[in-house]
Amino acid sequence: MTTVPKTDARGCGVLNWHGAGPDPAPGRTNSLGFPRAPARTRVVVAMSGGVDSSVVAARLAREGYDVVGITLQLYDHGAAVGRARACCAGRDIHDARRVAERLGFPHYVLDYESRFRESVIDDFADQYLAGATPIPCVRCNQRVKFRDLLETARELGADCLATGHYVRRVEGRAGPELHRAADPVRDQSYFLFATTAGQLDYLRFPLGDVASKQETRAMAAALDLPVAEKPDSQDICFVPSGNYAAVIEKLRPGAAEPGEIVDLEGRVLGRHEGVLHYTIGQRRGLGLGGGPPLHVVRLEPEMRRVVVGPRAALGVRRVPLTEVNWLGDRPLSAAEAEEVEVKVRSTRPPVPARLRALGGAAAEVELLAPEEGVAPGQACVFYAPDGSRVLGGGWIARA
RNA sequence: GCGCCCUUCGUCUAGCGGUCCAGGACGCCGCCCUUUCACGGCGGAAACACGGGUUCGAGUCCCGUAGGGCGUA
Repeated sequence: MTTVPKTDARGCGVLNWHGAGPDPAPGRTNSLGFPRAPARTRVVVAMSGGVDSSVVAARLAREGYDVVGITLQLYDHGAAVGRARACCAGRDIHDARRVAERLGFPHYVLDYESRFRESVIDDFADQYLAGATPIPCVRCNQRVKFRDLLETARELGADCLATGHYVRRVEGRAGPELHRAADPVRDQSYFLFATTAGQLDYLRFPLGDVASKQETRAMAAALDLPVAEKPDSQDICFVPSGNYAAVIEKLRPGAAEPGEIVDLEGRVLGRHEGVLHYTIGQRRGLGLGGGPPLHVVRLEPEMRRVVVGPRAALGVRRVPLTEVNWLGDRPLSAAEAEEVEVKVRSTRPPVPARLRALGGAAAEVELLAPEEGVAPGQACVFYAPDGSRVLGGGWIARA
């Protein structure tokens, strides 16, 4: 058992938490919801090497939990760019390890490169080539972190798996519910819509109640974590320079084929270097000047065509969905439409809609007012009309 | 091969002798936003076809030399 030095509590709640004391009073639970002392609760923390998951791990360790930090080796930057192994590929892993060392809990690095490639990267490339716009972050949560890593955590005898996501898990009448984060600007529920009820049962998101990222950083600083000042990550993790098209070209040589840019009437307005460079709603990158701004209205990969039109042509009311994950209390009815709010893109505010099951995992969303930029491959995430609850979501299919 | 009309930033154009070291829109570039791709916001670079005149002064008037639209052989 490692002794942790007392730190000056600078208005930071985490430091006032109870340490590894006795079991909670009968009927009470510890901060992770288990009716026993933190020391007898094992929690695996998925550590990316960033501030958020580092704070989660450190907090839980400070509270006295039996923390096991795990960092996944998901890709090799050098390979992604086509060069020899890059020296900095292990930077995040190194950062996570330092946090674990500082707090004195075990930390493991698991080689998930092949699973990540099969579950996330291949899908990413294939979807772009099919004219869709994938969200690799969701696939990674769905198929790697919350499936493979979660299974590993169980094998390690952990009671739960904790992550640094900004989303809340709330104990409801019918079991755990998924809710938006307390901080609306930081909320990551859009990226977690595919979390199943079974996964949710085992997961914990300690940062869901944090008021802001600033608060998280303050906690990191108070805990003296080496990553306290580390910049937020952005872009796709396995796309180093932000040039995702170049990565796809490497993965699927010759698959990106040039074609025509046409208007809604089929008139040729220009040429492009492959439909994989575009997503519906996109304006920049078309190179078509002279008239009013034009947006990508549709992608026709089989014709290698990018169809463009004025912004007014972007409105969509009916959104077909596949692989729907429903997190409501009662089953999704095929008979009557469910009143929900939906987000069709991660940074857009939720809008009112009706959701109807179509059998299997398919469904259709009818937006009460048209939304722009509805792109196959993106997620349509459901929210309860009043409140913060996440009701699941589905993948947008081709109309 | 005679008569009349055009020639401005990459593109579409504003400009009707000094207020134009040329304005706008779209495009392009950068930044911000953003654990997807985008949207969006902010900022930046970028042009008077060329040569002569007339004027204190020309993108703006006149004359030539290079590219488009109607009449006459």
